[in-house]
Amino acid sequence: MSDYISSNTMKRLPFYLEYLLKIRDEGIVNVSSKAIAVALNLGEVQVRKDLASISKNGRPKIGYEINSLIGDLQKFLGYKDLTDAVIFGAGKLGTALLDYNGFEECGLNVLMAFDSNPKKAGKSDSGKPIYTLDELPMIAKSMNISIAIIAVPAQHAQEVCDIIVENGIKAILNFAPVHLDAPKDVIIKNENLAYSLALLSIELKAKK
Amino acid sequence: MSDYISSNTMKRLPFYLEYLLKIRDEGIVNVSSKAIAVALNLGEVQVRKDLASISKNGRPKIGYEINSLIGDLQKFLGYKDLTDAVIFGAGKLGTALLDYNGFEECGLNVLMAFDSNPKKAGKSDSGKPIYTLDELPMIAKSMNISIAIIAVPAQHAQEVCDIIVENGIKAILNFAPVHLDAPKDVIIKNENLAYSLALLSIELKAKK
DNA sequence: TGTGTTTCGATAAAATAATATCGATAACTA
DNA sequence: TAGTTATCGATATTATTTTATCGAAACACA
Repeated sequence: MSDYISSNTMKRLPFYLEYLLKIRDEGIVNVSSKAIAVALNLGEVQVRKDLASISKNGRPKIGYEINSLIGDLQKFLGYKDLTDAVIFGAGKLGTALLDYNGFEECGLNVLMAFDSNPKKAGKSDSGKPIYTLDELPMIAKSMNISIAIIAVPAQHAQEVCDIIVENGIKAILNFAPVHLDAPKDVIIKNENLAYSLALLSIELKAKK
Repeated sequence: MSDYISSNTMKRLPFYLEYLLKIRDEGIVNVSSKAIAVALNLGEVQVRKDLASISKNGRPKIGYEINSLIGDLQKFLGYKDLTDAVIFGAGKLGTALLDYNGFEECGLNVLMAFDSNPKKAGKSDSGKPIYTLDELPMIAKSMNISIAIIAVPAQHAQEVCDIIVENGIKAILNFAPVHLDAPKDVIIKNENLAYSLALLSIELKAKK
């Protein structure tokens, strides 16, 4: 167990977890770094290094004990103590995220959405509440929202970002295709769907 | 103009473009690497290196000419010749992507969706067609689909992936939270929304 | 025309990440 | 029990990415 974990390593950890869960279902109890490497298309040394940073030793000839590895991964990834998140923008993407059921197993509790349009207020398909934007200050005060997800059109993203920051939320996942300005102590992650696709298209062209 | 461009650089390029478009609207015609660096929170040397890889020289004391820089970025990012993409899965996320209007400006033409459930077939809100999955072979034969977007539940993702590969599509953007197996010549990019959020939550916890 | 300032590109250095090598250890087998 | 093999962790090497340094080019202004 080392102290610092690189962001590249962190990005790979969920894939280890997913793979381990899958093969545990198949009844496997021990797994070698080589097997993981082959399955996920990684170097086996890289796998060992990644795992060493969050879990205890594997055993020569045997490999790693799946259950404890899964436990350590879940613990590190925080898939136990839930973090609260809210969504801004109750359009297609916003409601898709609101009703997406894959967050819980990653330790995330997506609670509600906000939209500036009062007509959108009410409940989502899965029954989660949608509030108007001006209800945010009150709600933010009464509960501890850790993460904001921006799913509004680009032209309103900065505006919404400012409101989020004003209400003391310190982490933002931004789906709008614009660069957001915020104080340095606010963590912003950009998740631009169009850019991801565009990069894929560039890679594809480069390969030909 | 160098030959190889790192993927990290590629990820930054869309942000340069977005920023340049914004300040061009404000009437600016020349910009220095320093100004860009400050605006986007990057190192100015890094900005110069990134730009050098896709555009021609800036001029000392003046900086870069915005218009030609924008042109080079758009050209490199392929935002001119459109690439065709289709979506698999016409649930919330799938239809959100189908009706999302930010792809065109990134050179992507999201044409249609496929769903195994015939009840979903028809038209999306924005009028794009939704077909049943068994219509894919015919359609794939008659047109050149470059990119597939997987937006189906995790348990069906591999199955759909196999079908996509069988139909000759060589690039996949995968939104399902599973690792997909595919031949090596197929490019797969994983875009797992829950993991992105989880990473944000981990960073947040680490900061405290 | 000459001097100062800004900004560039190129090269060098430092930091980070990925990969290869190798001795050690634990299990299996004869 | 001794030898063989699979697998690990640690260390070393290589590759990649970021950051720093510095001379030169272009403009401003005396």
